[in-house]
Amino acid sequence: MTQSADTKDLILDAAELLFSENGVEGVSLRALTSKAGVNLASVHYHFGSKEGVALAAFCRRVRPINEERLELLDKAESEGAADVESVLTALYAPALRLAGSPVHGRRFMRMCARFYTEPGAYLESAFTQEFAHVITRFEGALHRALPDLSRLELRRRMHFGIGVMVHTLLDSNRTRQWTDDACDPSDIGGTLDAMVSFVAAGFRAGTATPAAGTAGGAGIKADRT
Amino acid sequence: MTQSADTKDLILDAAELLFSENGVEGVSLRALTSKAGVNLASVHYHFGSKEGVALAAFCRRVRPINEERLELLDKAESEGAADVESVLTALYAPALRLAGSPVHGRRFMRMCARFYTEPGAYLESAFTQEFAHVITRFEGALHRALPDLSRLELRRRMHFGIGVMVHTLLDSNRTRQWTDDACDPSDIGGTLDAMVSFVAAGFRAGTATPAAGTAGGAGIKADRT
DNA sequence: GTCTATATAGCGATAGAC
DNA sequence: GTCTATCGCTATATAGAC
Repeated sequence: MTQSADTKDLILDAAELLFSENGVEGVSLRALTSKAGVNLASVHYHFGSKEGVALAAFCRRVRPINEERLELLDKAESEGAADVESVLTALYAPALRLAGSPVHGRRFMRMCARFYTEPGAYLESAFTQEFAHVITRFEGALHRALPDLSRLELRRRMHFGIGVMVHTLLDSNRTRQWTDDACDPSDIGGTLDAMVSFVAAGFRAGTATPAAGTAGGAGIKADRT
Repeated sequence: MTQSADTKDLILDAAELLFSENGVEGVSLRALTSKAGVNLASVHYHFGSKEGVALAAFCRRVRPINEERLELLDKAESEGAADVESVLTALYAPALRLAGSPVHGRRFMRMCARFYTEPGAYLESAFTQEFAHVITRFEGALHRALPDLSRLELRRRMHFGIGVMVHTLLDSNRTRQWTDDACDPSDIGGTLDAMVSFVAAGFRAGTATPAAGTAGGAGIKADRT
């Protein structure tokens, strides 16, 4: 006993499962602790509140992803200015790899979708807070890669590029039905390549910035699991 | 009396409001009828069940949009093969216009986001059912505009293009915060132009299909203050 | 039928023994 | 760190007056 690390993870695992299915409001702490096999009071001891659990469950997966993103971007820019494809790969690859994980990936993405639509300002500020510096960092890199774009246009296109990513990550079954199973979400490498070349072309639309050859060559070594 | 049309709309208006804020499960029929100012039993008379209300509230807004989409696409193709920009405009413009409506637009999009993450197979099949023929029709048009793309690649890119749209439509406040209010959602024309040129370039990535100049003003007319 | 009062049940959160 | 016991609160349901 006294395995506090275990207890925390047990709670977070159960939270990820239950929140993804029922939302935060749809899960009582009693259901949560019973599922996790821990005592009711341990939630407040470790996380302070139910909101604290939701936040911790969110950050547990998002933080490593964002750290990896920044590492990849640093690496891409260390050898000089990075092209659009490299920047986008640094942004997309870590998240795509997690989403491809059959158990936690889907569950986590679904939980995020829940968080996104539930009321409660604390979740909103968590999203903002966790991504603010990542956005800033990537905006700088993209600006360097696409100096012709105005600030407004750059941000607009980042918005679109994020939309592509979010929709791909959240795509559980619906879009697969629409597309007749043509898009296989488990094909991470292929999906990543397609996303990067699609969005890179969108970023370059109407600019004089030359495309970096063909999409595949732009340092896209999709790390498949 | 016997204002059945009014009663139906009163219920649907209240449903849109309450469902968007609390989800379907979070709204009791009593709360719904009380908000609408109608009798409890009228829900079952007009819609059969609570699910029926959700479905009707969804279809009420989606059907006209999809009809307008098909009309616009028909018109674009009546004068010969439509280019990518025209097809995308037909797809995006009607939805964007609704989302720009300050009252019902935001409320409806939020309700959709709720529906999307709530359990319940009936909502899932409603999404699929309402969009299936639209997707098919637009896929055909895009295939004609981009004959070089394989079926798999076309669908993948449609998926991305839909992601851009969905993310833009749902973007209530979050992305505005990320982008420091640079992207003004109420600037429908500018948003539409930017979306169309971004996604059209993505569709053309790696193909020999020539870009349609700066079609339909969809070039980079970036900054309108 | 309608309305108010009360009972019940479940919730998140806390205190204090161990 | 864990656990039992309990707090105060809010919804819902029921009962009974009118």
